[in-house]
Amino acid sequence: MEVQTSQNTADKIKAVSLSLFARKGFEGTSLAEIASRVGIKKPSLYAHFKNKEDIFLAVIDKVMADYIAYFETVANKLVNRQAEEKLFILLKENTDYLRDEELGLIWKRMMLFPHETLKEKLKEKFLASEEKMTGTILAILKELKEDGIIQENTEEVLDAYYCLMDGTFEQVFYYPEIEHKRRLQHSWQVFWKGIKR
Amino acid sequence: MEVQTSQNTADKIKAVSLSLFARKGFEGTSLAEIASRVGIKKPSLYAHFKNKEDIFLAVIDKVMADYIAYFETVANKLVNRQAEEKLFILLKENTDYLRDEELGLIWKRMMLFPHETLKEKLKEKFLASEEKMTGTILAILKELKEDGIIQENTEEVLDAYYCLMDGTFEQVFYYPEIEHKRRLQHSWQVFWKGIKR
DNA sequence: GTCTATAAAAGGATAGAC
DNA sequence: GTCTATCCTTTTATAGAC
Repeated sequence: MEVQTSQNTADKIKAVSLSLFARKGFEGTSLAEIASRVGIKKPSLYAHFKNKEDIFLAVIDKVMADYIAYFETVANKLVNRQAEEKLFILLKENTDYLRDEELGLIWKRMMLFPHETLKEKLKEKFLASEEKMTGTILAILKELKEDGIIQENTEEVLDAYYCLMDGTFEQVFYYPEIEHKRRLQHSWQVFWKGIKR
Repeated sequence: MEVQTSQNTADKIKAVSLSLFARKGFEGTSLAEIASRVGIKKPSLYAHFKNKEDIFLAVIDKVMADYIAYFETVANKLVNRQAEEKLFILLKENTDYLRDEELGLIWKRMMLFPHETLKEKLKEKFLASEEKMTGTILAILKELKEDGIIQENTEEVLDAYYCLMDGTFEQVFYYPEIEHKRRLQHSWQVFWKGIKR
């Protein structure tokens, strides 16, 4: 296994494209600008990718894979923690990860305004990661219920938790980090009081 | 004051453009398609608007004005209601209004992915409507506190309420109406339990 | 105000030399 | 793999007749 000391051209194209697609969207990004930032000429892009859509898909694949890999590391952080902590860490780590501006932006764009021709492909990938998340949350809730810490209505708690997650996710983009942290803390406190026995 | 029996051309352009900008974004929408849907030729657009950006700004102005007008009618619905109800109605009406697909979509696009050159202008308009909202919410919270119904920490409650609002707003776009209604109900219940004394 | 005609630029994509 | 040169299409925008 070779150690990669510097990015090859294809990786550079993906990195540059991620940044541009995130900030300007698919239509708003031109191949000319991608090539220029990579430091090559436009036609050279076609030596690495079939066309513009192909570049976009490669970027998305990487984003998804990275996110799922990240989620695994978070899941590992949860072992040996109190159930209450687990629930909070899951929430916090998720927003921290997506706060990385470009990553969060392209993730958001994908989910909210999927490119028409890629809608199906995106939805499929997205659902897979959502299932994992729900499984992890449900396991924590079960633990909390068995210990008699929270109320019995799992569906209510799950719905409220996802709403909390979506709300904090959305707010990552509006507010500076310090303000967002306060909002997250407050929202979490109210949520926790709301689900306790 | 004349009664407008049918839309004039400028209004038709705005209506058609709203729909297209909402679904395809600024770059994804062409003047050719706007003109075609209005039923005129492309160059005729320039008799009504200076350029593409000008059309976009006119659309946004209308969206903002409509939203603020709607908010006024909601505020009127609140009088003579219990404070708890007021808080819930505000939440529910807001998502109901934004559920209108195109309206919600363009609203979302504006806030999350403002067109680079228009960022400042959009933020300004948006902040005005947000201030009104916060004023209304704070008045309700004051009422609830004076009656000893909710806890004293206003900032915590306000932050959690906005998170709830942002979460339900986001979910309007993911889930069908019936499922969204259930999620809203559950999230509200947990929130309410969380802020009560 | 609407049209035809046309400009001027930018976009994605290919051919072929090196 | 990268380049120059080029193609084709689409896009925004203007000129000028009616």
